[in-house]
Amino acid sequence: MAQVHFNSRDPIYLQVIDYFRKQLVGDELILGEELPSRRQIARQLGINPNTVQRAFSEMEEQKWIYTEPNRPSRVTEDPAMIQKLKQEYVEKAVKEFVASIQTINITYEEISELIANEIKNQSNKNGGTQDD
Amino acid sequence: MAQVHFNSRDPIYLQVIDYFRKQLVGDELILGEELPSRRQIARQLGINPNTVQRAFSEMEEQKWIYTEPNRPSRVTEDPAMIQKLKQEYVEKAVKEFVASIQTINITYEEISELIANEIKNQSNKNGGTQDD
DNA sequence: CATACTGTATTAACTACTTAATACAGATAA
DNA sequence: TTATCTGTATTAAGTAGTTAATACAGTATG
Repeated sequence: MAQVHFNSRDPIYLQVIDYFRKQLVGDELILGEELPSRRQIARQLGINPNTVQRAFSEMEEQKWIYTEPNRPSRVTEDPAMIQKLKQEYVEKAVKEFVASIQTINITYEEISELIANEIKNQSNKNGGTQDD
Repeated sequence: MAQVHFNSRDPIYLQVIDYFRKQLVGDELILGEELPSRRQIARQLGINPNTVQRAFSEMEEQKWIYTEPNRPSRVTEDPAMIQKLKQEYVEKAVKEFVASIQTINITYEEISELIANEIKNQSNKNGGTQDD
């Protein structure tokens, strides 16, 4: 589990959910993979185990994960679930982005260039090491 | 002042600020234009005048607006201020968007198409009442 | 068995935000 | 003048949401 830099504005449990959402849509988790326990994650992130539990509850409700009684939670084994998550993720990003830029007077060409540049920038920041 | 649909997650005063930000970057406010009073806005939005005041305080601090003693606030008269606001607005949108899509495995071409489609969709929603 | 780990439920405490009640100084207009 | 509008400041109370403390039941391992 990598560093997670929490912002102070959004609830932590939502940021934890977002963290796992990214892992899921980024294919960084294997279907059926056993997840660390709530307490373990809490220790590593420096937050309360209940906050992790809150996040896990919602993820379980969304069927991202499943839990057998008194056993560590596991990632869903349904590939369609992940696919749906990816689709929703992209749709939301595109929708919000377009809504944003349509507020101001800017051409599609200008936007395309800004995006292309930003992709270069962010790629450079990673130095080509996409993995953790 | 149009309808503003507040979400229950974010503080109202921040949503009020965002509302004015959009108006500013969208050139919907004229430089130096007189704004409605805090009490008036509060009545129309169904919120407390102090909440509006909170928003206005921050906007004044950011120099989006200015206020002479005991007079209604006015939109900044500095075009560079608006320009800067627009730039920050676009930069933030692009940055967040690229960060989002880089999470998942998707090509630049696919993204471009999704954006183009979404622009069409959102334009249709406006019924073509967009400027030329 | 004992120990240390799971997940879960309940309840309390805390925090940020909002609301509210006032008050005051100055502007504006009848 | 008076009445009503501005913005601003202070203080207190209320509220919702988040986080935290704690306890309990079951599992795994020795």
